[in-house]
This record gives sequence, structure tokens and C-alpha cells, in this order.
Amino acid sequence: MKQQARFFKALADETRLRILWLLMGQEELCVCDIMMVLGITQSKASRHLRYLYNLGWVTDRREGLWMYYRLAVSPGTPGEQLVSLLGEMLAAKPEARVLREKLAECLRLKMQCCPTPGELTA
Amino acid sequence: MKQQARFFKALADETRLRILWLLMGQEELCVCDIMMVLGITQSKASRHLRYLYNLGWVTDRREGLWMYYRLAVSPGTPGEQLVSLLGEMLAAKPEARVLREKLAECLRLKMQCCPTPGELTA
DNA sequence: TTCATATAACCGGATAAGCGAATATTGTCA
DNA sequence: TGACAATATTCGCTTATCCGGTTATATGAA
Repeated sequence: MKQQARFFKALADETRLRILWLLMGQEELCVCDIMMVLGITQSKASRHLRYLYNLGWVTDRREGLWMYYRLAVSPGTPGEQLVSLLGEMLAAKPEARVLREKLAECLRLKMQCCPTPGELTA
Repeated sequence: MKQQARFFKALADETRLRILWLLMGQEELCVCDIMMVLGITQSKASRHLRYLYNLGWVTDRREGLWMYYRLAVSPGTPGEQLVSLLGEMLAAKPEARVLREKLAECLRLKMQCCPTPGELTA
């Protein structure tokens, strides 16, 4: 049952919840997106993303200098049920809505000034 | 979203998971039941039960010297969904089954040697 | 009241988690 | 190759968490 405790520990941190929330609303995000939207340092963003990666919550994909992360929960697994539950819990929160709006704005600006193939198809 | 992080933090500890698991299988339990089944100190059992109590996961009921705790998740809430998800996750675990068996044995012995009205109706 | 029992609360100490700053790694381009 | 950019990792540091042991509180009985 130590395994289960570690599983929930991933959700026991506000920053990681925010990251998962952003990834729920977008196919994939790079580290700098998350830094900007959440207003956190690069080291903090990267550290929590690696944490989630090591526990299997997200996968990564390198594209040039950028590392893109995306949610990696298989349908029917506890992880998937938990993520959708988390989504329900946060959908009502104004704070969470604001994050989604900031994300959309951030992605819009990015695509406008320096579009990449990755972003155009996403 | 700090609230949600605290919510999941309750499940980020193996002892608390075990306690919730036991409470899922029984109407209510007193502190000494949990001490015995999990093989932990009184201080540890009480501490985690108060933790769960303060976060609203369980309610307490005093009956003489004993404090009985029971799960306090309202149907349809995230808490209830989470508890049932946790139940699914643990049901397959041999370790969790063993705990339930130890609990049953422990309650059987208790009822045999010193039955109380509370236990007889439960 | 005094004692015994069950539980809660407190107290250090050990361990783990989180952080920013600095550094290392990896990939790109000239 | 060297310079640069995005990300990962390491390094101290601070803070939070968990623990066993102890003490305090509450209840019931003698």
C-alpha cells in the first residue's frame, strides 16, 4: 500500500495540481508555458514535471530545445478516474478558470510571435 | 486550490490509507481496534484519526471510554468518489485483504470476551 | 475522592519535501 | 568548433511531516 500512498502524494502539492489541471485542458505543454502561466521559476516547473514523469502521470517528448509534456493516464485505470475527478473538483473553482484563461492567452501570444509546427497542429 | 492539495494529502500517508480501508469495511471502529489491527502505537493511531477528523473524512462518537470513528463522506461528493476509487484500488491487494481478515478476527475476539451494546448492534 | 482505562495533545528529534540560485546537460545554429 | 537557448540536476537551506515517548484530559467504577 506504500505504492498507493505515493500515488496520492503526487496530488498533495498545489503546484502539481495546477500543472495537471493545465495539462487536462491542453494536448501538450512545454516547460516554459507552465513557468509563465503559473508564474514559477524554471527549476520549480521542471522539478515538478520530472516528479510527475517519474510516477508515470505524464510523458515527455523533445522537439528541438523544447520538452513537451502531456498527460499519460490510460483509460480505465485509477489514474484516469482520479484525473477526471480532479477535473470535476477544479472546474467550479474561479482560480482554476483563471489559469486556463491565462494559458490560452499565453499560447495565443506564443503562436503569434514564434509559431512552431508543434503548436500549429495542437 | 490549496484546499484540494490538503484534501489529497490526507491520502498521501500509508497509515491513513490503511485506516480508511478498515473503516470502509466496517460501520465504525474505536481507536484500540485500529491500534491492534495495524500494530501501531496509540499515539500514532489517535494522531492520524484526528487528522482525518479535522479534514472531515471521519466523524467521532464517544461511548463511555471509547471513541468510535466512522467514515463521513456524503454521497455524490468528491470525497465519496475518491473513497470508492480507493476501495477499488486496494481490493486487489493481498496486503489489504489480510488487514480486513485481521480486523474481523480482532472484532470477533473482542465481542467474545467483552461484548458492548455498540458492538452487538453494529 | 481516588484509581484505572481510553484517548487526545504535546514535545523534541529524525526524515522528507519544497524552494531559489547556481551549474550541468542537451540541442541548435552560425 | 563556439555561442546561445531550453531544460534538467545539484546544492544548501528552510519548512513540513511523521514518529515514539510523555503528559494531559475525560469517563467510569470503587
